[in-house]
Amino acid sequence: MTGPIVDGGDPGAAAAEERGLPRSARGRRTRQAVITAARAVFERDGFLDARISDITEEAGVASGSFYTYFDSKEAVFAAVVEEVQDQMLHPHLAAMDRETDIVAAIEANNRAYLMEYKRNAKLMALFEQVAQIDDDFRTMRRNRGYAFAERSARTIRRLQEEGRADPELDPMVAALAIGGMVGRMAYSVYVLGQKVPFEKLVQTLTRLWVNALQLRVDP
Amino acid sequence: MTGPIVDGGDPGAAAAEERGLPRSARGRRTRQAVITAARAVFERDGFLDARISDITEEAGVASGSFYTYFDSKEAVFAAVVEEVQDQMLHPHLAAMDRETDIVAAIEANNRAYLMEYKRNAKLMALFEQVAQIDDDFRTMRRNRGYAFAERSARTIRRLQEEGRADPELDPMVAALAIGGMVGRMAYSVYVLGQKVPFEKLVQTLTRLWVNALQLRVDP
Amino acid sequence: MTGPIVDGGDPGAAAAEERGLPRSARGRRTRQAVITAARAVFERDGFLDARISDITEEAGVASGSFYTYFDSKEAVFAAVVEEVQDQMLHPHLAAMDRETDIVAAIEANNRAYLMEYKRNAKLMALFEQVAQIDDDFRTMRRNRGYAFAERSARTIRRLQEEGRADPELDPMVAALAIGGMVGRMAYSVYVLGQKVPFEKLVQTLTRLWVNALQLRVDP
Amino acid sequence: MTGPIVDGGDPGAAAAEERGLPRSARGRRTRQAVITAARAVFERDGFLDARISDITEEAGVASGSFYTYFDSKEAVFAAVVEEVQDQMLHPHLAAMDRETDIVAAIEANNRAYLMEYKRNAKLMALFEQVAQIDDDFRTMRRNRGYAFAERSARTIRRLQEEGRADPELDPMVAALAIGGMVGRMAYSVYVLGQKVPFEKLVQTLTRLWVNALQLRVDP
DNA sequence: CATGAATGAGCCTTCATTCAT
DNA sequence: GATGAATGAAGGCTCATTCAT
Repeated sequence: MTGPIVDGGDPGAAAAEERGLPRSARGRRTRQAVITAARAVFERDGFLDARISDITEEAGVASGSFYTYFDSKEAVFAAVVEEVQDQMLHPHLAAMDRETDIVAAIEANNRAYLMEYKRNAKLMALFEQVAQIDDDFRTMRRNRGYAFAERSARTIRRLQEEGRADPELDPMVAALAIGGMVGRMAYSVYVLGQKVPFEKLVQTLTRLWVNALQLRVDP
Repeated sequence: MTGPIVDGGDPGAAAAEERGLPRSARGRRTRQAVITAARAVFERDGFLDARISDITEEAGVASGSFYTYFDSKEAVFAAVVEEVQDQMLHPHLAAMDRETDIVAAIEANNRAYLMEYKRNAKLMALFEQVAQIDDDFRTMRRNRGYAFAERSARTIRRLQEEGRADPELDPMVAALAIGGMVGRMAYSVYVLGQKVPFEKLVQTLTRLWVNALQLRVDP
Repeated sequence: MTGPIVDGGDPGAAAAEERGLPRSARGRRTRQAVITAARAVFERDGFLDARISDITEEAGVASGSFYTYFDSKEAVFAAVVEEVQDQMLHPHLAAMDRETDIVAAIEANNRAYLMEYKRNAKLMALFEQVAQIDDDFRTMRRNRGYAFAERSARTIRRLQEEGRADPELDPMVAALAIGGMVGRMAYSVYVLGQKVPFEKLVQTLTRLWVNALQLRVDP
Repeated sequence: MTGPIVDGGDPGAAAAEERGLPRSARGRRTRQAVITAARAVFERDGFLDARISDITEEAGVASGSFYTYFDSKEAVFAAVVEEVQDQMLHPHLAAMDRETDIVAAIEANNRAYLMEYKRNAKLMALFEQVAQIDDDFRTMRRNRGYAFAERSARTIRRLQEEGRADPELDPMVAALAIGGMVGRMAYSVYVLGQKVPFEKLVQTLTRLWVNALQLRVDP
């Protein structure tokens, strides 16, 4: 194990990890092929069981070419992550104005999140694995999770001030807990294979969420 | 990676995995030393980074002696798990009679769970890691989780029938979700290091839990 | 390139470089076989062209066994050096009392040195090569050379005081220079293959030496 | 390792080793840039640790361009050597007529030699290293050394005939030995770092030299 | 049973050299 | 000619597993 997978707090600067971006178009193509292959191999075999040679074989390049662009398996993984940033999902409570139908908003939120999660289940499983293996990725992920939780917490606080949410709750802890609940259910169902129909999942999580915060639709 | 870590659904039969229990007292002592050392090394270095030789060194036995008792790293891990079965915690809703103060029961439940989790944080981190690495352990753990969830689900169903819990909720999905919420918060706080004071954690989770199920203390 | 070949100033402590001395007799035998093989391979192929696998093959052991005893090629080399310490020759002027026939003593000295050098020519060539490749060995060797030169310098100083040697000469510089002259001639003849008959070599060097210091047999 | 570095006895024909001299001005410039860079890198990192890519990087050209002009690292080294032929120093006794003040001539000789050696210490260290690594360069160097020694030997013989030098000495062996003495001292001081002030070095070596040959200023 | 050395498969990594653009 | 990416042979090193003592 070598360098950090990602720069903890600054997801955009992951490039520092790599051996230099290609100058030629051909180089860009090869680098991309390696990243794409890496993702496929990681999703197929897991991070641990993926060998560099599997990746280069999948990419159709010589084994040495890997090192033209990356220092280590961690480094390609970072590049893969950079590509799928947006798919590093975190359930959260969007900001909302007074007119929004909160319940509908939460349901829409959950539906979108779960749909994406399901669609990217392999990737999600990969993230879960790497978070248990690589400290840097774990940290990056945790930081992102906190950022999302903070946004949710702000919304909760506002709802409390408006008398529309249980005032006894600590907003940040509640946000983390509820986000965690949704996230883990997605994992249980779409990674571990717990059988729950999609709609029932959406409905139940939404209801639990609304209940948990004691949300009132209108002030 | 070789044999399965545990026999999925039957936690008691894990011994089948090992090379036969020692008959002599000396043998029993050596085997025990290896297991104890394995736990220490796993907690210290993680499952992945632990080498067989680290374990035997920690145990103060020759490296070859390992194979007198175990086939693989997975096999010792199974033995470690067998020893700490009771510490494979799962948050759940205990069965309760009509007279029980539900809120107090849930709070006591959470408090006990979180305390144990905190006390065994290293072990919990280990379990989390191995679950991402070894399919058999993952399955075993999932099965245990389901078993606990089923118990909770039964309680929820009864509370619904008694009009003391939100009748709209699917009991099993709700049980899984709420259990997941508590479990993941414990992980966030005691493994990832998210700073939340113990009491606030207990109170918030309990309240979220009570709210989520819309529990009413008395029918 | 990894660790230092030898501990610069303390030639006896080279063992620190190795991975642990064998506890069993068998281990000692294997370690010895590796060292012996290493010497043979080094003398045959040179340090640079010697592969670890050549050494283990020559020793008749598995490639991995090398690492049971040594960390690197440098480390075995250090072990080889330790074994042949005494053969790290340095020409020098032995201490001598007033009665000694100085010229005869120098001749005997040179004869012995050149004989040993010739006998160990392959080893000498190896030392010469490694000194150009490895800083630590180079330093160790230089230090030994200085130590020998200092002894010679002391003798020269005494001879000067007794009026038996050119008083104009700086004893240490002269010692280094004359030692270097003899050492390099040995190298030229027995490593580079410059053709000079043994006796002529002994006689000429002795005479040059005696002349250079303007030695007088009797005070 | 591939082709010979130099053509043993014929230092002028080294060009044969290269891929053909460039005709265009651009080509000539590139080739020169590579040679200059190679020298810098060799002096900085040593021959062994210098990678082709280090050289091209230093030269500011593409790695592939190297092979337009040279076949191998040995080949550029040969080109570097060709450029600094004159700096392949060898201490020697210049031819001299009867009127020359021999001692003054030797001193001037030594001074010039040591000055140049000091100025080119990095290059000298490089030569010393490569001589231990590459047979062809070693041979070339030895041949040059012999040629210089032969010249010195001729002078010694004449001095012997004139009764101005020790008639007992074999001229060639003496020439080699004394040349070696001076050469090695220069190495000790300016490469290995043995601390000797420049003037003391010149004086001591000159005196040793004069003594060794038993030179008499006037017949 | 215990010991600890021996084994060798397996994967990583470097870098000289080639070659398409 | 110049470029710089692609290639793959070559060797290093680790460590799970075996086995003679």
